[in-house]
Amino acid sequence: MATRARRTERRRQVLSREQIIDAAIELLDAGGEGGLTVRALTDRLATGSGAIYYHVGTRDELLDTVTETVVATALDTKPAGAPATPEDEIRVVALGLFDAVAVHPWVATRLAVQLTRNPWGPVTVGIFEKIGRQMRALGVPQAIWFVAASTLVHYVLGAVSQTQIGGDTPGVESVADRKKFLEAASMAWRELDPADYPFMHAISGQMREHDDREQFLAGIALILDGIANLR
Amino acid sequence: MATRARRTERRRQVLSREQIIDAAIELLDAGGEGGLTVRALTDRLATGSGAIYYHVGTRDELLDTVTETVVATALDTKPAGAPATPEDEIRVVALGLFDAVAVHPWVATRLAVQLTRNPWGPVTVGIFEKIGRQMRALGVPQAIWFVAASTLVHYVLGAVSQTQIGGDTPGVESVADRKKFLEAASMAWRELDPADYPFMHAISGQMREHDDREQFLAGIALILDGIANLR
DNA sequence: ACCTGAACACCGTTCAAGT
DNA sequence: ACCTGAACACCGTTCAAGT
Repeated sequence: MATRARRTERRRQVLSREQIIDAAIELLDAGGEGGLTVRALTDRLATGSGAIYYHVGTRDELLDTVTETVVATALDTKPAGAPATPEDEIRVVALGLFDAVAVHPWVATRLAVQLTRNPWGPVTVGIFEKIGRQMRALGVPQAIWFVAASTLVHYVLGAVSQTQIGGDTPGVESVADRKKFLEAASMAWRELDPADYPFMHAISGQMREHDDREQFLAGIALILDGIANLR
Repeated sequence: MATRARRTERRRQVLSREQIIDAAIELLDAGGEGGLTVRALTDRLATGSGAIYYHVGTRDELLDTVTETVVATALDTKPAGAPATPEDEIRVVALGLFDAVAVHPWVATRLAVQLTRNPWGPVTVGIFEKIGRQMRALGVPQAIWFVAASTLVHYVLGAVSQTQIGGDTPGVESVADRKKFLEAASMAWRELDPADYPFMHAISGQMREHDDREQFLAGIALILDGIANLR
């Protein structure tokens, strides 16, 4: 095996935007949002900080770019199947996001940040478009397209964020931790004063055995039902 | 006017947890999440950094505490009126959050962060409880309480975040800026390729003249309709 | 118990300089 | 055009020391 020991020579355009994005995603997957530092990036890519700024701008811009990349990939992934119903199309988009957040938990937080900081940026628009497009096929009157699509999008984003514990939740790293976490939450609700928290008390049982994915789909079904009823 | 020039003498328990929280809220209102630094806090309160940590812990913990405070206040504010229908109660909660975020825009981001980082913490539970409690009165079958309440909560949180532009959006500070921002977004959608973005293109018109609060309430009405239909 | 503030480790970002 | 890396300003947090 030839020696790999090169002196720190100048590299000429071996660093690309895509390389930086890939490295950033790896760092985020490994260490959450705190895991992405300019220094960690330059170490991993064996380059200087200036090179990062030259290619992808600010750390914050990189974070946006990287979120866009993950979301766009999730939205573009089509299941190789027969032409689906509009309901199915919506489910595909929703589950695509669900799965993307499952492998890249930091996306949940960033999605939320984007929603508030850049409410009509590419990420939000991409999701809105994919889901909203089905309104016509569903026979929803155009006057309520916006509201119907908003409901779906917000539910999906919210549910995806809340479901994917473990990404940024400190102390929750494994699936076992996750289960423990949910059981602890369920227990905590049961111990709440039923006079003050009748609802949380009542649903504490459902939390223990429920399947996330199933629950998620049930929520979508409920909204689709509601929309169907208004058309 | 007597001289205020005291030497930097020790103060004895003049600093309280509440004072720090109040000061933090002021800093956040003035400068967004970036405006809250430990140093800015110690300057404003004329104290040392250790005192902050002694009373409220970490900056991140303070951020959580402060969000809890604002949300709890919003949830506790009752309109002095007659006993309301369950639908009205839900609207009161939703609008309470809407208004709280309007005056404290940074709450939108923090609400989202809490949803992903501490999905069943006091803030989320508080909101869930207030809204979920109405499910029984609405006659919703208990089997779908969780899903029905989730839909409402996620819609409210998402809509509130996306509606309140100006809080953390750089370059958007005044109401006029906000209007310009929305018009620019609307224009941008119109310029999108209708082949790629038929939906955004179709609803771009609705964005210009719509009233946020009205739209927000329309969304809630839609979900309540959907829920009513399932009971 | 409550507070001080210097010290520490670690950030993101810039920019003159190199090729 | 692309990259380097020292330098800068500014963070959050700790902790020995004071009262």
